Amino acid sequence: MTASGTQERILDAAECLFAEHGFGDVSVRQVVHTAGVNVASIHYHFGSKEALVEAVMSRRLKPLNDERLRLLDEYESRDEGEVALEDVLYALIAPAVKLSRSRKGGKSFVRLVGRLFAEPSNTVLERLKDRFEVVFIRFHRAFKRTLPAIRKRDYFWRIHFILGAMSLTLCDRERPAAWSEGSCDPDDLDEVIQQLVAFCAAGLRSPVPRKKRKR
Amino acid sequence: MTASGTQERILDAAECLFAEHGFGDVSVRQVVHTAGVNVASIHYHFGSKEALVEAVMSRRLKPLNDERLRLLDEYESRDEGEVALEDVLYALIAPAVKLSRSRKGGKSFVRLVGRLFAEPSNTVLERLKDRFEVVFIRFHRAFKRTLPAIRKRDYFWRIHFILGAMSLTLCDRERPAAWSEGSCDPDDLDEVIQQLVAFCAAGLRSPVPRKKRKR
DNA sequence: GACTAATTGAAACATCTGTTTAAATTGGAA
DNA sequence: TTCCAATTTAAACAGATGTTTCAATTAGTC
Repeated sequence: MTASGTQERILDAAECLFAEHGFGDVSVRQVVHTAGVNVASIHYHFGSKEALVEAVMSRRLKPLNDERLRLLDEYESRDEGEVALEDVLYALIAPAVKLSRSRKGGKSFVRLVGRLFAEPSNTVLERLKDRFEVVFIRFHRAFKRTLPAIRKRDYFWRIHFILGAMSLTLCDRERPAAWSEGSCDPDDLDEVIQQLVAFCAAGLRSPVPRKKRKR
Repeated sequence: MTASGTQERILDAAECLFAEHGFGDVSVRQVVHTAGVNVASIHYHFGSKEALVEAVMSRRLKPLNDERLRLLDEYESRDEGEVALEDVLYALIAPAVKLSRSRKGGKSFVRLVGRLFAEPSNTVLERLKDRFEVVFIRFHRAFKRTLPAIRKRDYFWRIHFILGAMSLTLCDRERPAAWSEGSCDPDDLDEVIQQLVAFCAAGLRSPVPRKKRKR
């Protein structure tokens, strides 16, 4: 039996459309049309539109997070636990940014991940939470080791800011190039990664903000 | 003639619902229902759903950006042009964060702004672009003055990361508190502002990333 | 080739979508 | 009170939505 290309063609089309227009603004009919399959296929293969959304995310999420953990493992075994902050950030950031240049819908998927984080009340994110949790716990340990003196509250605020910077960068390729009149090149992925890593490392290392100043 | 509360009740309901579920996932019928008005009211008062979305944003965007510019003016006149980087960031960030605790839907609106920036292909953002542009140009000048040596490309990448950190922080109040098991208090706005300003200042000041390392 | 299960197809399901109509109601000005 | 415009109402519009049905087709196994 060909577990025929139908499923993948639906996933590819959905991934692309969702990334471009958001989850709620894409109908199953648009998906089946650009996939070139029948309307019923979605419910036959996935059960519902919501399940399709989840399937779209799941397909690439595992490889992405596996690569992150693989890099982290590599650095930790190489440096015997004394991994540089920049390397931890690199392991977190680079796989996502690099996925965005992969041939197949990687570009779309990566924008979807950004979208996922920016849409708080998203049921999809809830369902994928477990998949992220494992990764973040591993990275938390790695970060804590490179920043032993940091206060818990400072650490988590800054991780949140890092996720925000990552999300928008994955979501929106074009804005930096547009604002800078071409000085920023969204296709130079090594540059994007370098910039993100340097920015986040500086933010994580910054001294504790002094007591609230009244304004 | 009562330019009756109807318009404002629609705006309030729409603001709240859009913030919670996104633009595309909220129907005009949900809006009129929670606003307690008739279906036709939206088209009578605003013309279309899209015009309503724009009206929701416009209502609070001008006061927000006015306050940003007012703060920047205040600091520039006080310090005779030698404004500290932290103060420029404060003028950009604090009004948005503070709006998020105002009684009326400010909280919702501020999440909407975050959403706006995270949804790239958004026609609404296109229409509101002018309103943002004036503000950003003013802030660009102020930033450049505090960072005279920065490369154009570094500057715009970092501004992009700052917008990302801001967006997610405005969008999602709860995540830092949840991840940190309560160490981060999303209601302590002075703390949020301090954290964001310190993080972004460190990121902006960080040394130029060294030449690409091959991995 | 015949049987069976997996897959696809066209059509219809009820419900929801944004929008419009036209009649009813309101409230201030004359 | 009369009048007129501004506003609100209920009903309907055409089309899109996610989903289901069931017959037609496909493909692998005996």
